[in-house]
Amino acid sequence: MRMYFTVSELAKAQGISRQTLIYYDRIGLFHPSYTDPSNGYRYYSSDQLDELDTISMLKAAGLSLDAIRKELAAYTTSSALKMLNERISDIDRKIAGLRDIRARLVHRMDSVAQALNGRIGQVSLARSGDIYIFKQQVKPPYSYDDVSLATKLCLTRARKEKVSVHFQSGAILSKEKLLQHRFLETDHVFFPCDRAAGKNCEKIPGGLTASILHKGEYSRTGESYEKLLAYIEEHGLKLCSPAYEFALNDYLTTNDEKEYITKLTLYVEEGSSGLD
Amino acid sequence: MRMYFTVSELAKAQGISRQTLIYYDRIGLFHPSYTDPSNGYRYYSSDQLDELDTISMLKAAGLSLDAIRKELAAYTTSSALKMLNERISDIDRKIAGLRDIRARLVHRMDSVAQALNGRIGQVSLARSGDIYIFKQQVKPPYSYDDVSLATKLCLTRARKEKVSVHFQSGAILSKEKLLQHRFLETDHVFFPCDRAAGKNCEKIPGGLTASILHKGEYSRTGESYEKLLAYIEEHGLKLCSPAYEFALNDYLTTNDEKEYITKLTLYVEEGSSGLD
DNA sequence: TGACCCTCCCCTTAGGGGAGGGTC
DNA sequence: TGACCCTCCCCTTAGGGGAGGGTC
Repeated sequence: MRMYFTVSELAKAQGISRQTLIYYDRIGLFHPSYTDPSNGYRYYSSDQLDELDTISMLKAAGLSLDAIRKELAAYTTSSALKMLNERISDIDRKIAGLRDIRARLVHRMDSVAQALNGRIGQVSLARSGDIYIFKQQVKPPYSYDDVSLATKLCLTRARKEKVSVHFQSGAILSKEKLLQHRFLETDHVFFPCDRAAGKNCEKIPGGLTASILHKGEYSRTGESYEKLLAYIEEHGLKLCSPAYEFALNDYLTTNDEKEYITKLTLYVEEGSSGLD
Repeated sequence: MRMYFTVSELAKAQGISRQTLIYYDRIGLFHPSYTDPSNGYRYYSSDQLDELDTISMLKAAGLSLDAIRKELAAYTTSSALKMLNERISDIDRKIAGLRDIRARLVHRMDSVAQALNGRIGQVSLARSGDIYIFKQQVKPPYSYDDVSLATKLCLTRARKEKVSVHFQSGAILSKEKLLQHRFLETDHVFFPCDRAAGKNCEKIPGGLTASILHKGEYSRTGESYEKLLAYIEEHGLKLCSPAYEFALNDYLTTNDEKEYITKLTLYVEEGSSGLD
């Protein structure tokens, strides 16, 4: 003595909507065991209850309805095991992807926080650890457009080479240009990345750094660079690297150029000045 | 001196498709800085390059295009920080969800593996640890339909109460019914869950168990129960629980009822038989 | 001329939300 | 009669893939 359910009854028992059952009927995934030909009413029998649970497990596992239909067409223990294995791998990939984007967002938040908490326009000395960057040459004449384009190219290359870079662009100003006070002619751009990002990334070894936070338009970093250079000279430090510029806050996290904050960093050594 | 890009040029630089740029223009997310009124050609200027990166970051963070448009309409450092925070929480929720479903799929695979590796029809004694179940009464007359319905109800209740149960149904046959050989009249169904699932779950304390793997149709578990009872009697064991039935392999992982494998478990004590 | 651009227009997932009309 | 059922039909995301026709 079988029991029969109408759409609404079954939907309620299953905890899904009527629309869903109607839709499954229409796409051929799950038909009622009997459809009254005179009025189209759907009647589901109790021995169909189990199948709906199977569908719901496969859906929870991430299969599309179409894939579920195909899977169920020839569903054996071994095909099910194979499918479960694939689902688990797929979930692992998704989790890895989410972790990755999460780390990048957190890094961005940290940068912005560092920018907001830092003292603008004041030089500070610090020991920094090794950092890793994924970099790209800028084409002459090193105009703002050239830098922008190089930044884009750097990002698309990173994507292609599967290097997960941080949401933070940077630029490198050669020692020569720096000393010539041609502060806008950065000849490389880069994106910091985790050490794990590996092979195609360049390591900048840790060391003593002199840094200043520049606030406002990028085009006026010169004013901050002057302070930085003056500080180095005053303290008898020796410049031993190009200048690294880290965009701690920029268009990625504000529309207002006056809020931009860029960290300008030079690696130095104590001792005689390297400015002459 | 600004540079201009056509759709294809910009698409290539950004590493996205032309369609995407045309679509963004159409929905008002990202317009070209100039559109030739005579032929509709789109021209993007170099100072638009940055914005596209911002859009791409927000998209990667999981915002919808509509949400991105609203976000960018008034984009300040503080609104950006707030949004990033929300995105990270959202990602955490997604990761937690994926981990949960992953654990359930792995548990299912383990069950099936256990079923396939086990020796069918042979009684084995084992010490089992504590297990946790989420359970539901079956309504009389305990027909197969009643059991199915109770199973559904149990699942929907688990979902409502946010108890993450395993993909493995089970049933409980009271000691009384067992001894009366009314093997199909299970009066409870359940789903095992992790201890973490908590409060509404019942604990079945670990102990000595006698189990048998029943292969094939569920309606014939009686044959296996007879063996199990005979074993207990022969070995002078004392029955001290109802019978627990675990569906190790069932409709969730095969279409073929002959492949079903159910583990029938009784908790026992050494000493005088409890069968009389 | 060949490569590029444009505007429709149809298509995809998994249903949600009715309107309009019949049925238990 | 009230609650329930049915069949359309339009709508949503983020574009992909053309067809048909103009443009640098």
